[in-house]
Amino acid sequence: MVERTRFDDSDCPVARSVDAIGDWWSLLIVRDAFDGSRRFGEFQRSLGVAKNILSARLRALVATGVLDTAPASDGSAYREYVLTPKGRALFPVIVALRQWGEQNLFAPGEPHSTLLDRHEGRPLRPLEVHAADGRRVDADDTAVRKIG
Amino acid sequence: MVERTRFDDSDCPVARSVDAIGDWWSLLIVRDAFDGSRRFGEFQRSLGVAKNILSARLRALVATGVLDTAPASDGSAYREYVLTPKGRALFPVIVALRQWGEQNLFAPGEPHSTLLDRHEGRPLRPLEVHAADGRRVDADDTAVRKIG
DNA sequence: CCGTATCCATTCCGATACTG
DNA sequence: CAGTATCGGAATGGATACGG
Repeated sequence: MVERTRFDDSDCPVARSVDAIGDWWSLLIVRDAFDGSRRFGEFQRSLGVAKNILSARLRALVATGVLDTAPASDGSAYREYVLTPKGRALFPVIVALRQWGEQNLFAPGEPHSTLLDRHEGRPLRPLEVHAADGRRVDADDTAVRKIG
Repeated sequence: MVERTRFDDSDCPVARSVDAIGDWWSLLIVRDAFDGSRRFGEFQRSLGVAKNILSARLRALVATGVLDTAPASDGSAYREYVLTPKGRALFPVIVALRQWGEQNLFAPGEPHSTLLDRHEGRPLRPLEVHAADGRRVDADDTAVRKIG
């Protein structure tokens, strides 16, 4: 029997993350959740994904603890999907992907949606990676310590 | 004819990034590239992926400008795959995924590979999202401005 | 409006054999 | 070592019909 390679027991956190999120649809669901989507129909309209796919992805995200369900706040009989703390911790991942896309995948002047700070109404500062002592580092300044 | 949904013309940078990277294999290839892998065989051993898949993913990453090929530095007849500046700009994405995995997908005390600062030999500081004026923000402090 | 169930074409991926 | 070619099974995802 052939099965898709899983990474859920890898010792690399990147691989586990990839495995836990599941697929790109799931990541876009999380993006929409950060953007305020809560209802099945909101996700569906925003993503244009088939309902069965969306249903399966939402269930998987709930199963892995990224989303949780809650009674609909408008009093209707349905559920809402809200980010858990674990899901909210994905914020830097989404921001990193967004900033990379903005800087590398749009022509100069090409319009795109933007994430703004509510207080100032201005775009966010680009993410920076810092060492424990606060020095800014890039990939060359780092090394993976393997285990085992 | 049915075709997988593409996001390469979305106005959302997250969606475009997702589309440009292509799939999870590609992201793990990039991770390995940051970790120093350059040769076909290195990627293959590290990932355990079928060679035809690896070949196709490497070609796609070169096509999108994340990787570039160079003559092998050891003088052999083969190529090396090296990150372009565009590819190196994915560093915060990898770090974000790594940190999320470390904090949410491992049992306490469970061993995992770690990214260390070369200078200090200590783990990196967790990524933080900042507004333009330097204030730290989280998802609730931000809003997406849609275009059009 | 919110999902689930089913169907089916396409795609994907792993194994393997093969070339330089 | 570094890939390419091919194949067959599995899983995906889109459309749609249906039920709560």
